[in-house]
Amino acid sequence: MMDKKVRVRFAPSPTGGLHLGGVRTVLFNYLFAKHFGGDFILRIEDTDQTRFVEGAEDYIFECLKWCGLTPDESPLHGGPYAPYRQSERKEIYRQYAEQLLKDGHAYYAFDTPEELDAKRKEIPNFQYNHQHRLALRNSVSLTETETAKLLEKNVPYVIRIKMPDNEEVRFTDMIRGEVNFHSSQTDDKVLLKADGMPTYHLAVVVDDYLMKITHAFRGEEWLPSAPVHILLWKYLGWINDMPKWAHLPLILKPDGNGKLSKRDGDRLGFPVFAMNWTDPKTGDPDSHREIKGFKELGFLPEAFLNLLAVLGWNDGTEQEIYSLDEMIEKFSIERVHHAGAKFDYEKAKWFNHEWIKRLPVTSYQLRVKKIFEEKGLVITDDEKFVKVLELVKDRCTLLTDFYEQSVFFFVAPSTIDIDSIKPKWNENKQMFFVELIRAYELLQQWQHDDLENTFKEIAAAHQLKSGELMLPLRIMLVGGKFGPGVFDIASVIGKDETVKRIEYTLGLL
RNA sequence: GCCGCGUUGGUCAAGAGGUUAAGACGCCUCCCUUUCACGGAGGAAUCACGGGUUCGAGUCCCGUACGUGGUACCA
Repeated sequence: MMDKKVRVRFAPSPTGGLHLGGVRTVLFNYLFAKHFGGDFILRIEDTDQTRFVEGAEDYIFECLKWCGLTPDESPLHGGPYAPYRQSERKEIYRQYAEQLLKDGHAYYAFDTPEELDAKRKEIPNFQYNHQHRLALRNSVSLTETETAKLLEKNVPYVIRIKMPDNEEVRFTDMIRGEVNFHSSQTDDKVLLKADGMPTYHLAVVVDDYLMKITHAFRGEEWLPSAPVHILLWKYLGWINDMPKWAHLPLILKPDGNGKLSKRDGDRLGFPVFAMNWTDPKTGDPDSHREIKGFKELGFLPEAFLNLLAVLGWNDGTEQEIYSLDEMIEKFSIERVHHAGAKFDYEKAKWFNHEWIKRLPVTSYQLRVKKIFEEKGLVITDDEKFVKVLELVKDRCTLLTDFYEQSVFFFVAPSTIDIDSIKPKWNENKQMFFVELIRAYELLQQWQHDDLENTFKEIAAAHQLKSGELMLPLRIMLVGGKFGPGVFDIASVIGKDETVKRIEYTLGLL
């Protein structure tokens, strides 16, 4: 059991759309926190002013809202540890950087980016570390007075961590167990940049401490820099408050090599973002195009979360379909897989199909209605609409599929697959349909069974098997060989429309 | 290159020394349905490789290969 209240955070930088991996990181954080009755904090890591993208932060909130993963604290929702935007906490970080400086765990470095680039070119495998530190321009290699002079002259500087040259850094990862790094393998990371902003390394430690984060879950790409963070926790004197770590496996491209990226979506024809995203940056002609999201493509948030959850996690049973509440109940970080998982869009669609089938149509009725409206079909009769949705839901994988699966309930088919009727058409069948129309017009009741019985009686009278007449009827009503039961369709569209459609096709034959 | 992490069918994966190595997606066959789906029944397909340890290894150890991440005043 936990002695402190569980507090986790998701800390995106507002640089673009929220992709699958990001949402899954949110999900796992959220599930863990809620499982233990804890809090989920959203912090915006906007310390890189060169990468700031207009609208990205709002977009992140929109995505979380759609998913139903509401933060307990965030720049939007407020909270006791505000501000939650790192750019607004700038002064806080400096104070801790100075503490590190004072304690000898950090130093000033005056090298310009250009100088460092040159070094990297000149020296193979160059690292700003104990090996090269003394040959560079910093407060370790320079005398105190030289350093003071540079500082006084306002020469731009960064503050770097002074990595020990021979120390074993080990920690326990909740997913991977014991992990070891040698301190000499990591360079002296910049903590505070020349513009006074902290880098991720400093900011994440300071904020996690100040915000009383108990568990830090993040993508596996952070594993190599974990030793820097751990050392920082130690140097700042907070080691006993350090959160427990877990590094989540990556989501990989379906077809091969590497981390899933937004370009893979276009290339392979599936979404990688939660919702549509358009990069507002101009200049790059490629970046202005809208990138499709799961939401707009017709995914249900329930399905989206579900498919993400089981990409790298399972509860050890055969269960695959989980509601958010079930996930919260059953989630455990220890059962998260160690290896990266290739994303499979076919399986993703299967999840959506399952959720469409098991959720009441009324829960997504409004969204489907909007999709119809976008295609120019306005729904006025909600009762009929729900009936239709119920009839066709089994054959819809995406919400957008509802349109073509059910337009014919609302407007007569624009084309009739007449070629599928013609070859087996004859006088007798013609007579049958003429009589069917007459009989249907006289019908008092317009229910499925009445329609079917009448149909069969007349077929028998004409010595025709009803089976060979059902396909023509279907084509007359929907235009082709698809859709739910013919009498279901007829009963929903009503007598006038049914008769009209039969007559229309008869005229074509 | 160096460092880290990983490796069970095409994909997601169960498995914690002894199993006929689950299940799901996808694929194939059949049944249901005189449409298309849904549903049902079957099928093909797997422990990366090499060494150990052990009576016995997918499971433990070592090595190799492969994959992946990091190696920025980006996160």
